[in-house]
Amino acid sequence: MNKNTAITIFESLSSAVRLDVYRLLIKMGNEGMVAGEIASTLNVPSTNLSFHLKGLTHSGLINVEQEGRFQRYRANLPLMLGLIAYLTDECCAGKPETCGEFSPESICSQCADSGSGK
Amino acid sequence: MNKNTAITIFESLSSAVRLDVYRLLIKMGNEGMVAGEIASTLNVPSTNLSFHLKGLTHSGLINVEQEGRFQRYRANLPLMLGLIAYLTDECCAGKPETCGEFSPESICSQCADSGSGK
DNA sequence: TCAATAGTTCAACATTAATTGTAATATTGG
DNA sequence: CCAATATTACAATTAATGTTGAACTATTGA
Repeated sequence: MNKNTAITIFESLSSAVRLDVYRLLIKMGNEGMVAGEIASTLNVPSTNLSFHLKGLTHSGLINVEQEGRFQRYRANLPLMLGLIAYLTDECCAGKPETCGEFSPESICSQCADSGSGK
Repeated sequence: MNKNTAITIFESLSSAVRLDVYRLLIKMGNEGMVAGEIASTLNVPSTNLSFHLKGLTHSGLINVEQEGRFQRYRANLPLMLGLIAYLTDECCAGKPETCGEFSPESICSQCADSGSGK
């Protein structure tokens, strides 16, 4: 995970249509969904959906697999885990003692290691 | 957490400056940083930084506290946890058996409950 | 009160993204 | 091969965001 990847992921999820698509695909799990089903479920014109699917695919948040004349899309959950790690990687870096009340549920590995400081 | 809040958070983090600011503030923990320090650390003109700090504050990702003539900013980590929960809330909803290879590290509570399906 | 410092607001301009309809591509079944 | 279906690519319009410098507000210390 690098900065540009992270920015692309955040851009991907900063539109209502794309966020709906991503959450829908997470809900569908490994089964995924083909483009036409997504369009009719979310009531988005297919030409517009295609634009947004492209963005999500480009960021890696969703994957696509061809199935005859259909394109089946699935969420890529591991990428989200990588993003979270990227954000919290350096939490309280070098000063775990300042982390005490800061990190609420051991999202910060430094704090967890140092026993919630202060 | 609702959809609009989530979109605002993603928009907040979809610019290089704002992502840098947020990660810097996570690194600084409860100590936080005043606006001028942030500007000089990241080499961003103060007028531009102010624009981005406003966006981050509006989304709730960072908080601000006045300290004399300074404004001290801190990251709001709990909000990030809420966002993650919002995304993965409905993972594999209704069909945990489809979740098997999908959720890699029990990010999906449904899968965890059903013993990773398949 | 005055000068210095810290930040923000404003207005102009530049850049980038979203939406729509139309046309193009690709696969399937007859 | 042809017609139908699924989806994507293109181009034009509209809208939203990012950046900058200059002006403004508020606080501090002499």
